[in-house]
Amino acid sequence: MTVSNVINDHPHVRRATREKVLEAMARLDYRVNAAARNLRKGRTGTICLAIPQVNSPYYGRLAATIITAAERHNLRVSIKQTDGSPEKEMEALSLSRNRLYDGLILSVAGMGQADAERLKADHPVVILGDRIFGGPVDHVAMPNLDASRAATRHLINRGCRRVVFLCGSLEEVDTSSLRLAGYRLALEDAGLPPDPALIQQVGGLGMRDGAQRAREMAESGLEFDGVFCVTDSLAMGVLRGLADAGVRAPDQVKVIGFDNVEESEFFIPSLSTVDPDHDGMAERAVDFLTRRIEQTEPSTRHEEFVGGFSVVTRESTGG
Amino acid sequence: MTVSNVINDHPHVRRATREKVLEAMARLDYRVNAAARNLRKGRTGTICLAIPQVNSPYYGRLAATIITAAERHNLRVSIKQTDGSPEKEMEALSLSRNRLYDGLILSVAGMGQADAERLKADHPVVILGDRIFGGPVDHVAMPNLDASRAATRHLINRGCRRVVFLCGSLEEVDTSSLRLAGYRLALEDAGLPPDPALIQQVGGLGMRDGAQRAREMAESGLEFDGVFCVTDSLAMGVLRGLADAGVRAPDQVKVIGFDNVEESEFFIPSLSTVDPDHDGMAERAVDFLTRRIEQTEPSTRHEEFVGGFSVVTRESTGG
DNA sequence: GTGAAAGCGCTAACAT
DNA sequence: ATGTTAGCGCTTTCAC
Repeated sequence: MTVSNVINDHPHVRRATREKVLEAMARLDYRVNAAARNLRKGRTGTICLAIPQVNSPYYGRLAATIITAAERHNLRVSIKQTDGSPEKEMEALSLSRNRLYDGLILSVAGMGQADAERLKADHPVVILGDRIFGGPVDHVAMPNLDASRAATRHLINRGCRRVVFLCGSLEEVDTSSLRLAGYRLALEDAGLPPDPALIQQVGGLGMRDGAQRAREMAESGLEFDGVFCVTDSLAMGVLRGLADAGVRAPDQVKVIGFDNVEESEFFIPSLSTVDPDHDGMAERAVDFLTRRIEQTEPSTRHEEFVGGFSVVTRESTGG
Repeated sequence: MTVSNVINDHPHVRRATREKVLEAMARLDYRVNAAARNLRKGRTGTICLAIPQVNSPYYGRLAATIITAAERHNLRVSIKQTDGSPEKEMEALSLSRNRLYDGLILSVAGMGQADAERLKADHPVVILGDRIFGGPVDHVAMPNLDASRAATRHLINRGCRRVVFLCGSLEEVDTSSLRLAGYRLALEDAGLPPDPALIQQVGGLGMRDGAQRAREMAESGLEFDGVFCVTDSLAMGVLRGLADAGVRAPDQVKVIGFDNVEESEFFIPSLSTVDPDHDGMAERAVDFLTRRIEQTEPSTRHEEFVGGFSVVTRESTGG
């Protein structure tokens, strides 16, 4: 029908005809059926973002940035919460392959390097995060090593000699283990001896975990004058836990986090932290994905992008 | 084809046939095409959640709860960020009417009571929030009046006599104005005189706004010994601003917020607040929506649900 | 500049 | 228990 031409703003429609059509559409309260259009076009105009949870300062920010970036490419975003479970991550993958989505941005937390092959498919996928490197897909990663090294150095430069590394579970390759490597390098750079007692693992990466562990460390008599936490949530929890235990930050113990979450600026004391280039990474991820969506020939070249970062100095490390 | 019966687990398929089909599917790496299924079924299995932003403690939590609740109904959730602009809210509405979504949960921040009629359509919509009452759709609202009254009373019971009400812009009907009414009632209940100087409006509802206004109030010489903030973000900002100005909370000024955001428990001092029944409200919203989606006859009866709440006492009002 | 025909991949309804 | 037919509403192609 000519109707279709009108709807899609095709040029070769006479003015009078166009207006007649528009009038009829208005009169009948006509709406294009998106499902039919999707079927015909083989595109849905929607991508899926799979993240462990929306409701965390870090992933919330990630989601917001990605939605905004996707909008610029005229893509909508459907969010799937995976809780960091490999099953749900695979589920997101399979929904996307079912052409429910034009592509998938998967922030891996559950799947490991071993699952890399399962990502292989002729369907656009971008991996976000620190668990699958060199996989058969494009990948956007944090500057883990360099940033952790810089954060630890920051504490050392401020006089810390016994720096705790507070992290989640350490697998072969993941956020915590990559950051641990940076921490170790910084100690080495400064000629400080590593001490296994200073490497503290907790079950989760939330404020509650940080608060509890900080209290335990203070009460156990562990000697430490600095804490590098792998997330800001953990770090804010630590500040809270230290306060509970009567330890003053930054006088007695200096604390630095990672993520530069909005809250960190307003916490008391305000939190020094690593500020990764969230926006740049999110944009790059959407960019990689749209490029894959648009490309017709499958290619075996896969992109890897590591974001930039800066260290933000605030009260928790002495201003 | 029998294939369809296999895929959809229809009962009348012989075991051998089913397995032959499954084998062939595996061999060909067959995937059902979701777009075609959507077209045929007239359902997409996806609902849209339109909120101002995902990246805020409050809306993030709302989004998380709704996604989880929707999952239980086998619905996926696509998120649209509206920035609180009426245009984008209308856009979400129209995408949903285009049958891109089975229904819409719209957290209104931009549209006002005047736009209520535009919601009228034969398509499932649930309104969340404090701006459109008695509209032609189901509605889930906060217990604004009662909860604000209780929060203000809490401060008064703890000895406050000059309680600031800190809010965003006051329109005819919105979160701030509804909560203001509760605040006024509590003052009246206690026989305290209202003072216009104690009603403080700020541009946004974030931590930055709260911090800045708190510093201004402290420096201006305004006399006050309590602050009721319409959001926790605002309240945490106030705590920060008071600290900057050298005012001790809760000794000199007590502060209470609204939302019981995760961070409030760990802030220093931890924040007393109103805990609305977020989960209950989110579930009810999804519930209303699925009921509309399933119903065949259009009905003119529209549901209204007001959530429950409790007051959480923490350090910022003296423990 | 307009319209007719075909088909995207699926499933509901109806044979067999 | 399996196969056949038809059609969801759109857009692409091609004829006029």
